[in-house]
Amino acid sequence: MGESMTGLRRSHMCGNITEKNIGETVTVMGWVQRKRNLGQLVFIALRDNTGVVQAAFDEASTDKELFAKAESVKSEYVLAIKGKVCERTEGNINENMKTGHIEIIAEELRILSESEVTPFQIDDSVTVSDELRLKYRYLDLRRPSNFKNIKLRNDVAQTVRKFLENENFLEIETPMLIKSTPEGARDYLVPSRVHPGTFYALPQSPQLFKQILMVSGMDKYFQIVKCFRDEDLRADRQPEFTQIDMEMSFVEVDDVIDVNERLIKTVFKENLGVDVKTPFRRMTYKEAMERFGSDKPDLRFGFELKDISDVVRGTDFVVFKNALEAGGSVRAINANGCGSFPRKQIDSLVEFVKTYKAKGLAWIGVNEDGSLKSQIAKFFTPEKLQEIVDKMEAKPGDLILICADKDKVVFDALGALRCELAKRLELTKADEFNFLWVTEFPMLEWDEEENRYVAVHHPFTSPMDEDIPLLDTDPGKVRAKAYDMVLNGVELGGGSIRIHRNDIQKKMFELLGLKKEEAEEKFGYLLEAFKYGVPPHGGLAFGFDRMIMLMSGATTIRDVIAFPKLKDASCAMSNAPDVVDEKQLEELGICIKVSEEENKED
RNA sequence: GGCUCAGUAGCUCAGUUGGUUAGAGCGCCGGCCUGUCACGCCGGAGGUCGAGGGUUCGAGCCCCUUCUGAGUCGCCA
Repeated sequence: MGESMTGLRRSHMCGNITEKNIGETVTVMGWVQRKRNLGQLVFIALRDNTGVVQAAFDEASTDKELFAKAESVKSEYVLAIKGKVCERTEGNINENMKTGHIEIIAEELRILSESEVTPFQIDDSVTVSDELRLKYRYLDLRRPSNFKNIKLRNDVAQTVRKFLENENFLEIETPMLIKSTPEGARDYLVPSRVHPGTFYALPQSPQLFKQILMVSGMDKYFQIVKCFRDEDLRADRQPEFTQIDMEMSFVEVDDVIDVNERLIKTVFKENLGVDVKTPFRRMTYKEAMERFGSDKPDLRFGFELKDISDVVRGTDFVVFKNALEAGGSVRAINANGCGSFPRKQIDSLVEFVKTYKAKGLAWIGVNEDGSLKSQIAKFFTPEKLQEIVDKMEAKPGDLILICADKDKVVFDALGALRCELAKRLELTKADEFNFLWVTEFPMLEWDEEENRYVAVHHPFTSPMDEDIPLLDTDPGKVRAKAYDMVLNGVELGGGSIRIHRNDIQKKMFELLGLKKEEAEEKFGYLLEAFKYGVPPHGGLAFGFDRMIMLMSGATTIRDVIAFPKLKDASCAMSNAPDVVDEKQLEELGICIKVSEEENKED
């Protein structure tokens, strides 16, 4: 049941009524945040996406019918209220409310729509489980904090469009139904009815199309675009997510970096009022790994890694010895001020690094009197122990944490450990923004399982000019013209200058173990396009959801996506994915293979 | 696929060493109240302690299995 709003027209948004409107007759429409019934006096707090305003109904001065209707109102009813804006008398002012100095003395009330009792209260002060929030996402989104995030997302998108338009970028849509490319992430597949037995894929990114747009002479392209990857979810990974994708012709690394630094500066200034200093700090991949154990280091805190292999080489401690003999390294971080960690706390750090395949963690604590405590003391002479302490520049009250293994394990473990320490010590602030470019990524990585090189970025990433000769002699050492923008330990975006030379592209495919026919089969249309005059070009893609997450202080991208998926990639609200009709499958020529387990149940 | 954490009223949670009838706040329902604003006061309803099995005289609590959610490793060119 609900009344019509015929004859009434919304004149103001709830949150925008101020002292300036005193004396005016206004009409507001929205949801009942709360009703307070004092007997002969009823207050209704009405909410829309601008805020809340209070309407007052006084039994003494309103007609009986109107007052009774006001009394009947419940939470989340949708109302239209018409009345006169009045100044609140002293003592009745609510300083916590934007509209707290005024109220509407109601003259007319219509119940446009009633509401059942909601599964949870629509209030930022109430915490609700993710599952319930997402099942009733439309209620969740009524909460001001969620609206704020969605609004910020809109505002940033508009800033980006305006900025790139000014820089002569064209917003161009690329297809959602494309050819599957079985490199990289798993594709979401879409069956074709017209061509039974064949499939489109949803794009993991518009990569090949945007490069072809450069061949088309579009010069500068951008798109705020959905991308799809059928991989497991994380707090910052959804199966469908949004990129700010761009590509530019006739540019080098510095050109791409420049325009994106200015873009970010504008976005942060206009939407958060934050001044981001440019140019951003730059760091090579090698430096990032050696100093921070990560290609996306969080620079808001220290705890840098140091290589102590040379210090401990030749000592008898078998763990260190084995790691070094296997070609690995011994590295450590100085956890400043953690020397007083109780044993239990240290043990939990040891457990923590095991997640990253480290076999353990050695530690040396420096007591306040300068003496040392360590579970590995017996394996070293006091002089050697002191040498480690000196190398780590550890002072009384510090704790040295040492990891010995293959480089990859050491970097992974210590890189994660320094972040864990910062988390435990609460060293990071969400509103501190520390930007960084990580450059000179390796071009290729040896894949043990497949026994071949795989592209770190993608196979169209250009090598650095001075490393081109290494393609023939030592491909693993070749650095790429690839760059990632990192913010507070999160990979915010990444891109590269692409290969536009035929001979280098050919060599690249060879190194990846792709035969000519395979390359043709997978990327033929791109290679074909490249035959007809391809400009040198490069680009970048931002994770738009991550950007808004960091800007809003959210800890998961779910909080900045209107309708996100649960961890198992399903939609709690609509129950997608779901089975489809036999008829639909028949039309597509698709037959579902029932697993043995399900067979048994039948 | 692995590991960790969680699951008790509509919501968020507490629940001691295994021991009487499982509690709180909010919400909901009823009543009172003319200045509330997270209104207040009085009263009330509401529970398969995620599910199944086991140990025990006795299980919300211990054990096993399983389901659900989250975080993470693998994965994510």
